[in-house]
Amino acid sequence: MTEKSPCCDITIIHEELVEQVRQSMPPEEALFNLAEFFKVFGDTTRIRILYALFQSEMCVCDIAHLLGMTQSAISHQLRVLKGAKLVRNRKEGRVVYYSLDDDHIKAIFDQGYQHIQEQD
Amino acid sequence: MTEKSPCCDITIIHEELVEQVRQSMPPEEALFNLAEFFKVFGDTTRIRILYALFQSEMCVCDIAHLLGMTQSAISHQLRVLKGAKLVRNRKEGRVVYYSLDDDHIKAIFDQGYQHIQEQD
DNA sequence: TGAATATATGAACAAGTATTCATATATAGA
DNA sequence: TCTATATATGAATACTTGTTCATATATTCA
Repeated sequence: MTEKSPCCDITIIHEELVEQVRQSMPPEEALFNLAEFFKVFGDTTRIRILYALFQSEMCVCDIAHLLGMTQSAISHQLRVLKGAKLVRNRKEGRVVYYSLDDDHIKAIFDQGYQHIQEQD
Repeated sequence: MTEKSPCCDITIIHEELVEQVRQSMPPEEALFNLAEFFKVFGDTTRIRILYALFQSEMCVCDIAHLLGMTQSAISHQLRVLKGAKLVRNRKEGRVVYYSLDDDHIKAIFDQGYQHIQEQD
């Protein structure tokens, strides 16, 4: 298993292993999409918006006030969240209400939270 | 519940609701840490590394070859993953073997995957 | 129709980040 | 000790991205 040979610039250390792992890798596109998906969670503003929406649907103004940010900033981020199919909206006159559109969000958050708390 | 009043520049639409949600929000630091945690998953290279390590521990060279990237690029990313406590390493001579250091990773990935596949 | 306002959006800017390149460190073997 | 090599790392660069600012759109109400 561990056939050592010149490495890094030309050859491989564990050639069989690499080939074996290569074949078990999901398609590039799937991994790319997965990274794009998690990228959406990788921003404090968006995390805060999602946590707010755990409690209740809210309009853009409400969220902006809650987070102490401009309406524009929130609107831009809601666009990202909607693009990722994490929130949906509902229009009532001039007011647009946003709410969660995914059952996995809470589960994903909880997993992340657990990881963080397991560290000293 | 829906007391409408001038909005956005000065006042709030649903003042009670906002106050209520505000009190249920986790502390800022926790949300920040959570975003930082997910940020680590938000990169294709790191996702690919983690998927590779699902199969087996691997040395830096192996990973670089597997992904068709330079040793330096992989090393930099492994540093990020280690900083997030997602991988650990073990040294054997000159060779450093990396492996997963977290049980939640697979669960988190699966949740993300499910979300993505539920979209047409 | 005209004024007020809730939201959306394009462009610009600043801040963050992934990769590359050059090089340093550390270990094995001669 | 000297060479080879596996990995780490700092600096520079190119690219991405979050926010702001100005403005457009859409809807309500007079």
